[in-house]
Amino acid sequence: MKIEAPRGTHDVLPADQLLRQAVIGAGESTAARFGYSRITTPTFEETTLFERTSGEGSDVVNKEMYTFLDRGGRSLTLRPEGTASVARAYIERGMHRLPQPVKTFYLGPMFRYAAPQKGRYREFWQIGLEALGSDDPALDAELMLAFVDILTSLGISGVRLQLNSIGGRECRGDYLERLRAFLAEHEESLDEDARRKAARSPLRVFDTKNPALAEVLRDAPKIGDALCAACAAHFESVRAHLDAAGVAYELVPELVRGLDYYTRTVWEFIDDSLDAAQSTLCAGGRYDHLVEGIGGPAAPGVGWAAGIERLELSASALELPTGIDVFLLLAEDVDRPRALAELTSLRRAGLRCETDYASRSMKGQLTHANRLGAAWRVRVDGTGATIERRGLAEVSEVGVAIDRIAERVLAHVERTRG
RNA sequence: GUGGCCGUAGCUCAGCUGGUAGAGCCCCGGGUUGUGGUCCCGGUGGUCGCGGGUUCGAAUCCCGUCGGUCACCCCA
Repeated sequence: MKIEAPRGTHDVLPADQLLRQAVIGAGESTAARFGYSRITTPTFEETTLFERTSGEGSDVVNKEMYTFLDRGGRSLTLRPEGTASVARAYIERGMHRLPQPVKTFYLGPMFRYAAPQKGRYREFWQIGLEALGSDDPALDAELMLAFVDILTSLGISGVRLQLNSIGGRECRGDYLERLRAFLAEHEESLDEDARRKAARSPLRVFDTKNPALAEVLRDAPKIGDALCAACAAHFESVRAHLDAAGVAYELVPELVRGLDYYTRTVWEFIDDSLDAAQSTLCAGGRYDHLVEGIGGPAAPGVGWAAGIERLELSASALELPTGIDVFLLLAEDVDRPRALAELTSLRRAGLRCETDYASRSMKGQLTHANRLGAAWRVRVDGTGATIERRGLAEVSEVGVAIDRIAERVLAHVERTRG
């Protein structure tokens, strides 16, 4: 029986790592410049953490979590998202006593048991930025700007920003009653899915692709029209910061979130060049009651998460640096240990060096050197070494003694750098 | 979880209505060449996803299962 990677998982092969490093590097660079420090939390947590924060009516909790009992009988869950862990650590490690806001980012694998598709895996990587301990609307905007910054450095264009405010506790209560009334009134027009949502989490009724239903919902009360003065002012300020930064966005009154902890600002970055079902590159929002919801102090927060694999798909046109510095070709009659000692010297000097480990013919070694994009070739036979530079017809030096190879190569590299 | 399509060498695929597997690319060697590339020749490599069934005989038909992909759902 052939052993295969579990359903929905994938290997990131050596050839894929350059792109992955580019995406991760862009995220780390942006985080550093925007003042977000990395936090690493466990890949699994007590199950109740996610049940409380995501909401017991959410799909993530109901059918997508990898939950198991450990040998001590504890119910643990492989994290389906990163925000809950950050909030938990914020409380447990006393970060609410640090100067606020605390700005962190995380990077690592997440786990959701859902039907796998392209750009959608059961184990997938996310990068996320979170700012806890401040309700400043400038932070909401800053977080969106940070993601724009990542897109820019990865050469990704044509991404749309959708924006909405779903209000806070104060304004949402009244609104939800009106929405429920509307939904009850139009119950015969709702599909099965919408009825289920109406009972549990009415706001999410708007998250539909059913055109008939969308038509009905056009007349439904919108949360954006029901914001209290404070929430409206907050949203106004978020938009002012985005406008001043020159970031375009679409106001989408139907935009809601699948997790219960969100309040006020919510947004998504969408890349239409990806397949429709997986076009969301990044989703975020404010969660002003999440921390106190799991037993912490009253601490508002805001943040986003982006899928690394989807960013890789969007950034696949990115030109990546390739090539090594030196390839050492050896004829059969050379003293291999002595020649390889020279290679080690070059590596210690900081050059990326390779040689043949497959007993290739001289022609085969040349092919391999070319394949690796070697800038310099050092060919060694019984009479000494020849140093050649890629793309040049004439050799750079002939008759180099074996134990002077490193010295001479470094001299040539140094000379051509100027 | 539901439905459609798909699953043959590392990769992309061909193999019509059943008779014990092929091509191109890649990889390795040789020749040619301004010792790379190009071009020519040769070679390595597959129990046809897995299991069962029908049959004298199945990659080819049937069932199941696993996996991929797309849509729904949900989301990153």
